[in-house]
Amino acid sequence: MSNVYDVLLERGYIDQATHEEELRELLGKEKVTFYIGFDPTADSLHVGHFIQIMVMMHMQRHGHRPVALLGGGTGMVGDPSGKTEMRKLLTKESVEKNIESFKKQFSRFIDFGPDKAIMVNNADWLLNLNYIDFLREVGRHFSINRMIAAECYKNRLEKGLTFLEFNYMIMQSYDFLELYRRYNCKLQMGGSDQWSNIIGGVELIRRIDGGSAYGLTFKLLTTSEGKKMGKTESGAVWLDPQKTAPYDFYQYWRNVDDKDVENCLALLTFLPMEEVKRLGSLEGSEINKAKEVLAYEVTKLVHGETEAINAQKAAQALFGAGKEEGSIPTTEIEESRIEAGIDILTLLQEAGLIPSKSEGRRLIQQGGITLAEKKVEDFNLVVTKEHFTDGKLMIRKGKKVYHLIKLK
RNA sequence: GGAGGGGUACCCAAGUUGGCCAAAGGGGGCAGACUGUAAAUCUGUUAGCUUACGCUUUCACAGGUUCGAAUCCUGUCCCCUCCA
Repeated sequence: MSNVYDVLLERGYIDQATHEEELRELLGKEKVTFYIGFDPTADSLHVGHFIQIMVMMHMQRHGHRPVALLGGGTGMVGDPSGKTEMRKLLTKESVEKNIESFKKQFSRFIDFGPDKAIMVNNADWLLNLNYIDFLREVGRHFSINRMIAAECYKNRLEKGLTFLEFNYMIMQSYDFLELYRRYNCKLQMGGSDQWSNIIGGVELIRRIDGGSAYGLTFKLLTTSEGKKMGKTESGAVWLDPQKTAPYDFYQYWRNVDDKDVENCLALLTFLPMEEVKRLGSLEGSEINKAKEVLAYEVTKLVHGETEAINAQKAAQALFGAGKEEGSIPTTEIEESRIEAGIDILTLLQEAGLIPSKSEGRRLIQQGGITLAEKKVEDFNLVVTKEHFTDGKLMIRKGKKVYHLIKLK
């Protein structure tokens, strides 16, 4: 079997590694236990996490053992790395709630069978630490001078950094030590913004236990212009289908910039690299095919094949010539309400297409709303049963936001 | 604890001799044109309610002065810098 290090390198995941040669050798000769930490900052994972999960999957497929570390303890503090401002402190309840959601989502991607992978929560060891003991055992190995020189704090040193957050790095380093001791976990991976935190752990293990540990970071998922991907106007692109519908998820990837297609295919799908390169080199409108493949494959990984097919059918029907409907975002309306007539603005609002009626008026005035392929001219329009065909009405907002209204 | 600076719409940021401020400008978003469900570009738009005249809430928070306050006064909270 090929060395997973080479695979990760070829697909473009790797940003920095602590000991490239040694690490590559290690991964080639033994089953390595490694970990990636996830702080429960929200009630669902998002695509930024997904790239980390992809790496875990690659590693597991190559016989290594992932540890998914949930940050029930570190989440109580909040990582300042690369942030410009302090995050809002999460309540204990929301941390716990978020942890539960993360757990469920992980199980979709990683096989947590016996000896296959481990899921742990650092609250188990962080929450009950004794302050003085901790300072004496762990704190003495950290140099403030070095810490404040770290790139990830640069912003915060200008804008202000609290002692609370400053401890984050030490906690994360301690996590690594703990996992090293418990599970012989020798490798920590994470996004490139985690570099300082990771080295902290590698050095701590060397200093306290004299052990050798490794660190590896991945490139963050960014566009060719360096902007973070996975963000939309309405927030992050979530893995939870309740928060980001599979159709919308599909559309997000269907609409990536031409220049980002190849990179996304390499990072977010398991397609062989020859295929990734072939698709990435398509020119002009041909590249739309590559985008379809990308959208389909990523949706399949995250939501399963059925949802991926439905989303693809829906997209093809709406944008192409197809007839199938698939899974377009839908709102159901009581038939009696339509019989009485319902004004277009209210309807749009209930479908979640507009945040306010003012916005709706604006949209209609600018010609942005289409009902069953007929442009709406007047925002006083009352929608009645006549607008429906077979109990359905297709609303289009702008060029590519479709929403179906169904009678019930 | 002392001295100074600051908190303005999604973000950055003007505005502080009181009315012309729902608040410049930029970014971002949304929509229109172009197109390939791309990018770039151009145009419009971007607090809420209203067909509209207009009305309501908004410039950290709570009060006050005034015919009228983002702008003046008082108190409170928060942030930054320097000093201790």
